[in-house]
Amino acid sequence: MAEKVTPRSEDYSRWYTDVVQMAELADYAPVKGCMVIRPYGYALWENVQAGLDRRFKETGHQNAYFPLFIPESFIRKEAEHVEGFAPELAVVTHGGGEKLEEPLIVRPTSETIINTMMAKWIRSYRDLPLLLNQWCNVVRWEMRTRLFLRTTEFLWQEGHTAHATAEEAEAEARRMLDVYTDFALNDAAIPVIPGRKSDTERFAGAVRSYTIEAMMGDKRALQSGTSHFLGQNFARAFGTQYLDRNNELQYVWQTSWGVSTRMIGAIVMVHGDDQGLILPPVLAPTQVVIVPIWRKDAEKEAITAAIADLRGRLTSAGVRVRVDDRDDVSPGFKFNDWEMRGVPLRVEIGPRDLAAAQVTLARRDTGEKFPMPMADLAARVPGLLKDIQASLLRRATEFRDANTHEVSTWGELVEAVADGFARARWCGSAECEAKIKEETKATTRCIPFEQPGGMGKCVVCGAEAREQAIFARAY
RNA sequence: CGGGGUGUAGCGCAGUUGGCUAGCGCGCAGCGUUUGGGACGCUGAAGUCGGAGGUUCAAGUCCUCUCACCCCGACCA
Repeated sequence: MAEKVTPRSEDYSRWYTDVVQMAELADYAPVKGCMVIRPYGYALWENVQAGLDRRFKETGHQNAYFPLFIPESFIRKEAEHVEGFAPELAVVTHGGGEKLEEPLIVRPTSETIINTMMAKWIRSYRDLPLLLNQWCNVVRWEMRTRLFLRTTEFLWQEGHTAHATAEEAEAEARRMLDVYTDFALNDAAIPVIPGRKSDTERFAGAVRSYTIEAMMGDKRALQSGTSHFLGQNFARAFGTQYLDRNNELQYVWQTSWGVSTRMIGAIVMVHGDDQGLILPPVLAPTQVVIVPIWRKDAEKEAITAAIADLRGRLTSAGVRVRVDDRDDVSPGFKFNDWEMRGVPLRVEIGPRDLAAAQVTLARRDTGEKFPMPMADLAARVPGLLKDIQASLLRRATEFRDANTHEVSTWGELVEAVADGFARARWCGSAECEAKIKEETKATTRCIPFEQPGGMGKCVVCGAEAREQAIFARAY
């Protein structure tokens, strides 16, 4: 813990893995591509879960749990789905010492098994809409992995819903993307760009995919959440049908949507600096850390008493406080330690503070240090945390905007995606998209909902183009 | 799968033309002194040198094979 991270300017990806490990968010597991989420990282994930789960409940969803194992044949039922996932499946062939009659897939996502159950549960239009979510792990055998951003096994939530009409399902897919956008902005302080995925970037089995795209500290894009309108693709493959008001058999219309532990990677890369993590107060496991400073035993006693009082008052004010009472490390060590862990606000109390009936505060986001009367602390900390939350979002938004360029020529596009996001008119053809990817390594991140309107020319082929898309190099 | 790199104490590393009890820093344990930006002293514990085979009087060091992991690309939440 007593080391420094690689500076971002020197090697961004090394900085990232340094921070994740030194802040004790995660560690490499003995199995290739897998990670151990450590208590501090898991506490952060729990706060992400809480923020999302509350929103899911508010929008009428219920949690359930479906099995880890999926019969191999289920995956084959939806043509595009199997094609998309086959290369990255983990397959169980033996159980209890015997070869299995049918191999089991370790779920890469649960559309197939959930549809199997929905087909059983849904009989009537009165059973709709069915709004389910599950928190679970999934496995995708990726070639190259990175802590949180892409691991063989990862944690996520996957929402799965069934509706009577296409319009309703479409609205649900959009609504859940709005939920993700709201979470990203207000909880994670990440200014995401919500939009539609291009056809080539669409989820395997979906009619339309929506995404929130975020800009990381190295100006690359990270897909941070997706929501899919599945149409009737899975319903037809699995026979998920209901009787409508006219006693006619209909296939349901469906959605699925997910956010994963990748969100933690986004938080690290959007806010962190060369000192380590900077956590948005809403999600920070510890919002305020109190560091006592003393020389003599008499001072220690008085300071300990003052801290007990402050801790109680801050806790009552709804603040997540932690007192660092370790006596085997110096205050300076603790300052660096908690900065590495991204705690938004530090409270120092030493003999000088005590004499002046004040504490010394240090903001993690700005590095600013200032005194505050002890009596005011509990009343003012919640406001300070709000301010830090807002300033993180503002800073990230300014960074994103400063590195996003609206371009209209090929030359401008190439230049823009080399070091940021490009916003350009695109005719919608896969050929133009492929050309951009081949020649610049940038991919179509999304077609933002927010559009300038009117018509323009495709940045690649010059054909009439109604919409703009975001192009960028992505994780 | 292609390219690059690394395997020696928990972590980071050194180890000469092969040479006898394999070192250093950090961390860890004990004791003492310390504490306002990563404290210090003393003492101590900790290693089948990734694995297998070979060459040799002698292998961490040379040879062959092998395994694992990390980083960079193509694929992906």
